[in-house]
Amino acid sequence: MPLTPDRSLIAKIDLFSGLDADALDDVVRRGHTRRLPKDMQVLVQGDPATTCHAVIDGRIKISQTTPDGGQVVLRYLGPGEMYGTLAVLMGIPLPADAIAVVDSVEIYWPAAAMADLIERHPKIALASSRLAGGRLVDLQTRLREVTTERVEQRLARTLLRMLGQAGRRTAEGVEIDFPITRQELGEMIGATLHTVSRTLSAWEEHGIVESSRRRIVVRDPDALAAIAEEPRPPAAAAP
Amino acid sequence: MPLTPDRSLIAKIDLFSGLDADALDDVVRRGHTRRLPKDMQVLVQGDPATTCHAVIDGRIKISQTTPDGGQVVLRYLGPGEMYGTLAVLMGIPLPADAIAVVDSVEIYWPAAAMADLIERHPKIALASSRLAGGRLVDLQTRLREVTTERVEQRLARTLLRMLGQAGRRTAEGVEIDFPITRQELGEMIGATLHTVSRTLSAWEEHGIVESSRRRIVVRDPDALAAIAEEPRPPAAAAP
DNA sequence: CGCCGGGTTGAGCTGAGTCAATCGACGTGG
DNA sequence: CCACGTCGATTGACTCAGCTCAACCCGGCG
Repeated sequence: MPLTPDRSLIAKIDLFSGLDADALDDVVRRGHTRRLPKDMQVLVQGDPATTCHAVIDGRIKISQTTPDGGQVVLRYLGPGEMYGTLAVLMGIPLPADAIAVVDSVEIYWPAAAMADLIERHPKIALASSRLAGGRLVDLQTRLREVTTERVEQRLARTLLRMLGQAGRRTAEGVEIDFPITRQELGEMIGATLHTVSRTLSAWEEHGIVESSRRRIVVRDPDALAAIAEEPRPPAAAAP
Repeated sequence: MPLTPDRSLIAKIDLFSGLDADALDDVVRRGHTRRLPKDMQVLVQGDPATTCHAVIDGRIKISQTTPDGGQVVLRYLGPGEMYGTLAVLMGIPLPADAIAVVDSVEIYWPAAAMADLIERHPKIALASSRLAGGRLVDLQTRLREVTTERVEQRLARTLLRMLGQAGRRTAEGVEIDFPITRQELGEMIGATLHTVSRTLSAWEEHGIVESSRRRIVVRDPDALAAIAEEPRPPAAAAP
């Protein structure tokens, strides 16, 4: 993994989509690339937002810590996704922590550089609006899910989503290509690691998934989709 | 309530804060004011976003309908608050319904007019970023609450919040100045009307609130605050 | 080779949901 | 002005999803 990324990577970042080659060069020139060792905490919730980050390689976990020590995992980011950016553009303190879950590489821009870039390439401002809009819709969706759906459905939906953005085809099925614990899965859906473990075990019985330490392979995505859509009560069986 | 609002009202709208008198006149000139009868549905979830709205007087409910008919209430808006706006600026379909819960008055701007205004008064674009940022933080907070707190705490928090933005002092305490049902309260916090009813009844026993049909008076906000902060289990009493 | 982080699983417990019946306050039309 | 219908609220009885508590297992890693 070279530390000097070419334009092709940057062009895929949604915030910079639609920029021409010169503009992209400009963007790359103002950014700093660096390695993030596994477990490194990149951003701290509550700190002032001074840098915009984009993942080049690896995986970053965005999570919130509650006043009483609980954790809520908001999302996992892969190559091409940005973080810390909206807080910078909106002038608010960082709303969450960011931690590398595997060795990763990122590129980041100081707030001032980003401000310059936006001034020179106004398309970026537009893109950031769309970015914020998408995030808003995502959060509303999750809020709705968490208040109206059962744990099993939320877990199914979450796994499917993760397959979409971090799925790697293997002989066995589709594998989530970064390590994740039951605990973290629980924090994503608002459940305990126990319930997650039980649910995964049950699914494993039915051959829907296959899992081991920090590793999950989905064998039957369709079955998961069916579970996600399942209506209220699974209905009682005949006696 | 006159149908031609003066600048003083508009100046209080966060999206237009910081504009000078001329700019405000410009804003008012491009807007259309109208009455909204109680129960009128102003915006429909999923429709394209073509108008920006600001409440002048009254109260608007923003809610989402789930695929299977459930409702999630996102927020209640009072005078000076905007809705539909971010969807317009971000070019996304309306993410929620908007309904007048009492007879209300609003001012609205067609998307094109708003685009003009932003071009002539770039401060508006900045303010909209802050607006979106605030909304993002709110949603994250609610997501965290709904996954980590119990119904009683969420209800307490929600009532306190509503007091802040719609509380009216009375002899008995602070009253929520618009009608709201147990059902709607439930939809705000992700609970059933039954649980809400039981909780309110219990609080009424303790003299914390007083409630009747579609009406809620908080007698002891401090007690609510205490409940909202309460840690995990209230702990068993000594035998 | 012993420890520790992660996972599994059983046995309760309980917060909150479901089902169901009843009640009271409005509003409305005869 | 009163009778009725409707909408919201209350309350009891029961159920159950998911949590807590707890014991135990397993496989790396130092």
